[in-house]
Amino acid sequence: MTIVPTEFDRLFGSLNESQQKALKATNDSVLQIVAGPGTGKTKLLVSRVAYLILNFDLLPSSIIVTTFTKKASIEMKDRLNSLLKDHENINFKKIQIGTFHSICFGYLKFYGKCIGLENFNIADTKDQKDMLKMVLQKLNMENIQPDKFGMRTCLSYITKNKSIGSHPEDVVILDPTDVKELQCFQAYQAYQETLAKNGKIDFDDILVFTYKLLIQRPSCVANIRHILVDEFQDTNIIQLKLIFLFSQYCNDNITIVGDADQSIYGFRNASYENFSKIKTTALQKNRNFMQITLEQSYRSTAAILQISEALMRHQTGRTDKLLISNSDKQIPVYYIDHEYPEDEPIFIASKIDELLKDTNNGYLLKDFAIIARASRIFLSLEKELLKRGIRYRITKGHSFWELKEVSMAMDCLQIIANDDWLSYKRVMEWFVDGCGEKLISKIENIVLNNNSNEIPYGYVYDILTKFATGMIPGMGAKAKASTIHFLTLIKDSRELLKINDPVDFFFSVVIKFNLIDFAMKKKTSRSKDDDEKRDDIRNNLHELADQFNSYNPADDDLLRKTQAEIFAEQEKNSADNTLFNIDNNQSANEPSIKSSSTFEDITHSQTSRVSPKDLLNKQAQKSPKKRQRNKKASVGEKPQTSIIDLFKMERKEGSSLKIKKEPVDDIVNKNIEPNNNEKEQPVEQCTEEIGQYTEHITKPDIDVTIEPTEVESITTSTTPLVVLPAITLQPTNQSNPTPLGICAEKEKFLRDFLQFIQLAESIAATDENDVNDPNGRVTLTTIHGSKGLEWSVVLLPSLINGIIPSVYSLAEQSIEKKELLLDEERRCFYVALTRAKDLLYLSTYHVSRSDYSIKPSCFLKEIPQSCYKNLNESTSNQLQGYELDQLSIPSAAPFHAKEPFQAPRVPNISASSTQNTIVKTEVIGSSGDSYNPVTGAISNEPSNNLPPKKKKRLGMGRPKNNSKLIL
DNA sequence: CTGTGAATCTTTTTT
DNA sequence: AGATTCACAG
Repeated sequence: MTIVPTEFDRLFGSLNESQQKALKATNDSVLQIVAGPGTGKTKLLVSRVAYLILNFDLLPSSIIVTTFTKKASIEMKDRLNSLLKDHENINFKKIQIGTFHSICFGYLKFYGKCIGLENFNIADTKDQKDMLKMVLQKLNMENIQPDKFGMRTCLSYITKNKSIGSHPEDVVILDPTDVKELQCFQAYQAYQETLAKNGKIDFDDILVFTYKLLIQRPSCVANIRHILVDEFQDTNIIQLKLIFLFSQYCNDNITIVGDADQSIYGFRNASYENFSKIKTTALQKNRNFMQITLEQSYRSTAAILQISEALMRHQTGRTDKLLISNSDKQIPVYYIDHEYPEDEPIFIASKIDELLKDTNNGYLLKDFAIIARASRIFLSLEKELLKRGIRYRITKGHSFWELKEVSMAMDCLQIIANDDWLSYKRVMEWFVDGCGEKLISKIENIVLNNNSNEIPYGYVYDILTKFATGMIPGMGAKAKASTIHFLTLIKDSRELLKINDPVDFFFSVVIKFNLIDFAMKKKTSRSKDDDEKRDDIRNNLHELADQFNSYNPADDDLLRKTQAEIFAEQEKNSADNTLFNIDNNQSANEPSIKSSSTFEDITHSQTSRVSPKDLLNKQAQKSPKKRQRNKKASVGEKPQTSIIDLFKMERKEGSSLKIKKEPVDDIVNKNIEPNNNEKEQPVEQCTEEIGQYTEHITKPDIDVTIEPTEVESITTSTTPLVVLPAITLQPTNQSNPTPLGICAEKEKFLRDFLQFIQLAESIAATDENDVNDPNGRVTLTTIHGSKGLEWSVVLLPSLINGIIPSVYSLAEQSIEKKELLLDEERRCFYVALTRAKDLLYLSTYHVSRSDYSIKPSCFLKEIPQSCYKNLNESTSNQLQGYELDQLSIPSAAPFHAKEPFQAPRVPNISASSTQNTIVKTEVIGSSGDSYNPVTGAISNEPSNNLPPKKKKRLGMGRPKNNSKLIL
C-alpha cells in the first residue's frame, strides 16, 4: 500500500525537505538522523512511525520505539494518537513505546523463564546500597572499604561493566596489577550473588538479562520489523547491542535520532561514540546506511544558535554544524556578572518580574525557566522567588519515593507482598525493639545460607519465627517479644490484603506499624517543629495512598499489557517450543550469534585479556581450602556461577524441598504471649544449637557441606562469597508462579503496584497545577532535567567555575580524562543554552578570597564577546571568563577550610521571623549561615536565638487529601 | 548490644 | 534533610 498523495500531504505536508527525506527513507536500512536542538525530531519520529505503518504495511505490533524518559514516551503516544486519529483501522496502541528499561522489563516478565529468571523483583537504589555495603563488609578488603567512597567506586565499576553487558562471568580485567580493580571485581561477584539470592535484578540488569535473553532465544523478537530510538546520543553500549538484537529478524531496520552535542549522560556510561559505532557495525554487516542531518531550527533565535555554536567550536574533534533559525526576532543574548553571589537571585527574580509586567511580549509564568547545573543552586533562588510571590515549580525536587516515611511504608508493603529480606532488614531496624546491627547480621547469615539459589517466599518469616520462639537461639528477650509482635502484624496484614480494598489496607498497615510515630523519630531536621513534621508525614502518606489507590494496571501499564498480548500471540503461532523447555545447547541456526560476535569485536577490541577467574585462582592458591571451595562451586569450565547458571542448574536438578520444616508455623498463629518466651537459654546450649541448626539446614544430601564455623568466617579477603551449589527449595510449579496461592488477585495488585513504582520515574511532575495557576509557574530545573524541553525565556544562573564546569571535572588529575569531562560539561552548557526560544540570560558572579576564589565559567571565555550583550559594560571591568590555565581550581572539599567562608555583605536577619508568614529573608548566607557557592557547603552559625525558621515547600504539587481515613 | 542525642558532613547530573 | 559518627547510658 502506498499513501494517496492527499493523505500524505495532510499527515506529513508540514515537514521540511530534509525531514521528508528522512521520513521516506527506505524501511530496509539503518537510518541515522542527526537532529540538533529544536529541529523537530519528535515530530519526525512520530511521522516516521506513521509512515512505516501506512506506507510499508508494518503491523503496529512489529515496531519498537524507545524514548529516554517515561514522560517522552507518553508524549509520543499522544502525538501518534492525534496524527493517526482518522485511521481507525490502525491500532497504534500495539506499538511498543517506552524507555529501554520498561520495554526490556516487559520482555523479561514474559520470557524471563527462558533464561531462568522467574518471579524476580527490581532492586532499587536502597537495596543496591544495602547489599553492596553488606558485601564490602564481609569481604573486608583493604582498598575498598564499606564507606561512601568505596561504595561509589564499586558501584560505578559494576554499572560500568553492566553498561557493556558484562556480568561477572564476562568481565575482562583491564589491568591485572590493579588491586583496586580486582577487589571491585570480587565485590561485583559477591554483589551479583546477593542479588540472585534475594531474587532481585538491579536496574542495569534489566538490560543485561534482556541481552542474554535475545541471544539465547532470538525468536522472542521474530515479529519485530523496525526499531526507532530517540535520544540516541544517550544510549550506552548494551543498548546499542540491544538495538541490533531487537532488529535481528528484519535485517536491522533501525531509525535512530539524536545529536552528539547533546550527550550529557556520560556519567551513566552513555557513549555518543555509538554514532560512529552504529555506522561501522551497519557497514560491516553490509546494511544500507543512511545519514540525514536536520538543520532547520524551529526553536531559537539566531543569536542563541550563534552563541551555542560558538561554544561548541571548542569541543575536541567535532565537526562544525550550522543551524538555521527560522525566528525573525532580533534579540541578543544577555550576560551579566554580579559582584556577590547574593545579587544573582535578586537579579533573576526582578528580571522575571520586569518581563511579566511588560505586556508587549505577553510572557506568562510558564514561559520562564531557570536552568542550573546542580539542583542546590535553587536554594537561594527559591527564597527570592517566594519573597516576591513568583510561583514556581521544581521539576525534580528530592524524589517523593526517597522520603523517609514513604520508603518506610514501601518497605512494609514489600514485606507483606514479597517477604522481601532487604526490606525486613530495614524495617526491623526501626520497628523491632532490641534489634540492631549485630542481630540482623546474625539473622542474615542464616537467611542467606539457606542452600538455595533464592530465598523462597515465606522463608524469612519462617526464620524469624524460629528466632522469636527460641528455636534458633541468639535473640534477646526484648527482641523476641517485639519480633513476635512484628510477625503477627505481618500475618494480619496479609490477611487484610486479601479482603480489604487497597486504601483501607494501606491505612491499616500505616496504623498497625505505627508508621507516623516511627517516621517522626527519624526526622532529625531542626528546621521544622513537631506538628509540622507530623503534618508532612501525614500528607506524604496520603499521597502514597492516592498513588496506591489510583494505580490502574490496565491504564498505567499499557505497555506491559500490550507486550503481554503481542508476546502471547506470537508464541501461539511460534514453532519455537523452547519457552518451557530450556535447552542449553541452544539451536545454532539463529541469526543472533553472528550479530553478537560482530559486536564483541567492537566493544572490547583493545587490551590484553586476562580472565578474572585465573587471577582469582592465582590468589586463592595461597589458601588451599578456599581454593577448594571455589573449585567445588564452579561447574566444569564455567567460571563463576552467575544468576543464569544458578537457575539453569536449578532446573536440571528439578529436585524437591530439602529442608525439613519445623512445625513452628503455628506457634505464632496461636498468639503466644511474649512473656512465655523470655526464658533465656544458657549460653553453651545456644552455640551448640546454632551449630545443629545450621547443619540441619545446610547439610542436605548434596556433596558440599559448609561447617557452621565457615559460615561465619566468610569474611576472608580473597575468596568471593561462598558459591553454593544449586538445589531447589520449592518444586517449580510453572502454572502457578505466585506462591501465595488462593485469592491471589489482590496480592497480585499489590505486587504489580510495587513493580510499577520501581520502574516509574519520580512522581509525574504534576502538571495538574493548570487549574490553580492559569499562567503556570516558573520552572526550576537542572540541565539534565531540561533535556528535550524549551521555554521562551531561559535564565542560567551561577555560570561559574566549579559549578559548570563542575569541581569534579576541574579536579580530575588525568589530563585525557579531564578533557573528556570538560567536553561533557561543555555539552551540558550547550544543552542549557539551546533550551531558550527568545530570551537567554547568562549570569555569573565572582568572589575573591585569599584561600580560594570564584570566577565566571571558563566556557564564557570561549565565546566571542560579539555573541552577547554584556549588561556590565558600564562597569568597565572585563568580566567574561578566565583562561582555564589561570584558574585557581577550588579544592574538591573547601569546606575543610578552617574559617568558614563568610559571604560578604551578610545582613543580619531581623529576629522577627515569625512562624506563619513568609518572611522577607535575604538570600543565601542570611541568618548568619556561611555558604560556599561552589560546594554548596553551609555551616550554621549558632547565630542569635532565632526560632526555627519555617520553610514551606512549595513547588512540588503535593497531595490533596482524597483518601478516606484521617490519620 | 542496643538506644539515644548531639554534632558533623554531604550534594553533579538519573533511567 | 538525611546519613553518619561519636559518646555515653542501660
